[in-house]
Amino acid sequence: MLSKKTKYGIKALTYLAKQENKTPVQIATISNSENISLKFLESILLTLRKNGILGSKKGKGGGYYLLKEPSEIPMTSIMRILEGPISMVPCVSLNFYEKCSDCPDENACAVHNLMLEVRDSTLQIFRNTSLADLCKC
Amino acid sequence: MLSKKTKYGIKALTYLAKQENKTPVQIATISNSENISLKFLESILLTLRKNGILGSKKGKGGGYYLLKEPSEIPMTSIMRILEGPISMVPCVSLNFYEKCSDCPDENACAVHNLMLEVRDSTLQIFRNTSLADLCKC
DNA sequence: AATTACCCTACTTAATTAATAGGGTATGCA
DNA sequence: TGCATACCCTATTAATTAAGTAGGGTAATT
Repeated sequence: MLSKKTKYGIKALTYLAKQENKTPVQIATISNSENISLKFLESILLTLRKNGILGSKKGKGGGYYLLKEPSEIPMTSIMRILEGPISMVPCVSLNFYEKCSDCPDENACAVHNLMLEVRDSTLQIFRNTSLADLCKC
Repeated sequence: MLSKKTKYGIKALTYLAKQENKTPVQIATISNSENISLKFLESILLTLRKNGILGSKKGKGGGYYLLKEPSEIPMTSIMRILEGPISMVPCVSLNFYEKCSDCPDENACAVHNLMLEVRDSTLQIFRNTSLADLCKC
């Protein structure tokens, strides 16, 4: 299941991507518009800033803004930052690989091979979708 | 993330599907062979029996066995029984649909539409994969 | 009748999620 | 300089779920 953190994060990013100009948007503005708990959203945006997706400006007139063009931000980045691994099992993860403690042979594991297929198809979607595509809804 | 419950369940089903004859297999046998906690596996197999995937026989020489041919058991069934919804958000689920509490308009929701795509591609894999396919590894 | 092996309920521990609370700090403007 | 704005950071908490563990009950077979 997708966490609320990721869901809210995507909604906030979409909100920012829809802004015409690139002036910073306050957390409270996004929070109100998207029905997201302010404090929770604060921590999500902070994570996105620390991971190079957002920039921020303090003081009056401050807020958050996108560092890149929406079309230059793939969903793979956003998902990995907010949700973590894209794969359903660590043993098929590209960025978060871990060996299974049970399971002597990965290549002979039915679960492994099935989940590899699922990861590939999901990854293809996320790679081919940018933040700009999400705004077309 | 895939739960251990589902992972173990798939492994156990694969084990049963690989049996030449259809004589019941004891829980302990599967537990030893696949490195699964016996008591945990017990509850998983019970779930599969209650959902029409497995049959069981009590007493000496008893155990669990598949009720259908492996090729007749699609991964969609197994996943829904063990893991629950295939989709990452309830609002795109076919069998476990729930409306989002935030989100006034589903069709205008970026998360919704993205996750719809992901669900479709995942579903396609699960629909086209049967237990028999898993045994080919 | 005894053994085998499934059946069922309840409990526990750990981890994660989704917040909530409360204050700290940098920035810009008057 | 000083004040308001708005980001920054840490800690705590309640609820839920995952992953087992414990212990006994019951049905079927030999």
